[in-house]
Amino acid sequence: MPEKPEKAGTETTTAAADERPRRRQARGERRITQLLEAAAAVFSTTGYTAASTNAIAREAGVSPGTLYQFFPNKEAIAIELGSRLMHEMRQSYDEVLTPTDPAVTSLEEVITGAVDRFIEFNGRHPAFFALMHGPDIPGRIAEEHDALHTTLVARVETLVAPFVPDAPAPAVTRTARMCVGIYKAGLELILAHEGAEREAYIQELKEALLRYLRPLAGASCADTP
Amino acid sequence: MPEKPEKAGTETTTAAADERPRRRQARGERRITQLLEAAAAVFSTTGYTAASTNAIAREAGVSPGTLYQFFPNKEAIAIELGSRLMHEMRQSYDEVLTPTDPAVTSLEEVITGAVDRFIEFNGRHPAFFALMHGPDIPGRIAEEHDALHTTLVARVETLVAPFVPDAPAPAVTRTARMCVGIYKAGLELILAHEGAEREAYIQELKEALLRYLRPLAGASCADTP
DNA sequence: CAGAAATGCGAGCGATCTCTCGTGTTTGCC
DNA sequence: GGCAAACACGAGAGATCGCTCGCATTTCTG
Repeated sequence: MPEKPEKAGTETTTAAADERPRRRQARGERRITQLLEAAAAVFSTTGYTAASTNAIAREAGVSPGTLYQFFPNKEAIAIELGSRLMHEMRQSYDEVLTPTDPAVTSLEEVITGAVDRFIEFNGRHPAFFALMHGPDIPGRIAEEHDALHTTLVARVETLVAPFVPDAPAPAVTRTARMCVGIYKAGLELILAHEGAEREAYIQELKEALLRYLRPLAGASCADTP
Repeated sequence: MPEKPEKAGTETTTAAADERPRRRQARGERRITQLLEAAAAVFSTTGYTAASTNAIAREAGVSPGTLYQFFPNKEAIAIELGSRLMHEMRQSYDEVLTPTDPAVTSLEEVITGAVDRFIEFNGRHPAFFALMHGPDIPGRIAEEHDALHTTLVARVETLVAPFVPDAPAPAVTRTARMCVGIYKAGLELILAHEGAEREAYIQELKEALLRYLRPLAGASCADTP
């Protein structure tokens, strides 16, 4: 949430330089989520840079001035949206993406579960893909965006690590980054197709990840049942 | 090249609707390549949408008006640049990326050669990556851009096909698309690092492609020397 | 209920960008 | 040399966009 009240307390004269404590009313909170939903819709269809703040306000059914009552600038909208998506993804994760014991859960199961979850998440929040995949995103956001990406990689690292117990940390990071990259590439293909073809690409992505990771697990050849 | 003379011939009154045959002088041709080089520099640093035509003209050391003497609009610059890069890539290809006989050239060699070539090409022409990877590219270019991408996929198909003789065509296409996707993902990682780390990512990309493709070749397990 | 603060509006400012136009200069051709 | 076309310039028209400001309305608080 952008600038919470903070319960300013003994802030007599202060001149806090930047933020006056703004007491949001219930109506304001509603407007914020409403604006973020509109922003998500616009971002996912036009991308970040091409999305105009006026268009976001129009999509939300409010005036441009109202938008700027809640967000200091266009960047802040994307950052806050990314933050909320990240938060939601984390809890959409934790059910499936917690580190597992290789003896209990096979690599194949882990990949299938993770990929299915990610795809479903991206289906529900197309804006996430737009923000992650955005090379059109100007400087300042990149930091927040990197935090997003870094968190993602870290998650994949913890997922992959149990399967490669005898690998140095940098190698695990490289592997995790590569996995995320392969996933993004696969997702792009998946989103570009529909129906049976889409299912085929989903399967193809899982296969690609499986073949990429399996040799690391030390398991040699005997794997097919 | 944008609108060649065409040697208009018996074009009396015509009203050709769009293009008057423009006789380029040697100076004009030089300006065009000069402008395209400037555009490549600007595109690769700022991306397409963020690149202003004035900035391209300034980079080329000419006035904005001069730029529009040779290109009808900003899109045309990107399209022509993409076309020339594609052309150059094709001939940078053909030495290494012609279909090979699996009995003579191993999959590993093919992958190593192709990846090395692609990386070197992207190093010489950073704008290519910017144009290919551009989700910020507005509608009309997408078509030309798709042609670029499609050609690339077709090339990879012919490369992969000899190694999977017993696969239906759609499956080969999916595999080729996935390869291109994996390559783009790997390239992004490679470009984000330097020195030894970069080399490690190059190796990682080759490994990823190799592991992805090897199982298709029917070769089971005995491959390590 | 009264005052303050939060919310809401929308015209429009200033900056930027694409592209045009009138004019002047250079080049090719007879 | 002389003419027409190609080339070059740069101010600025026209449009868009991010964002502001003055003012009206709603909500909260004492």
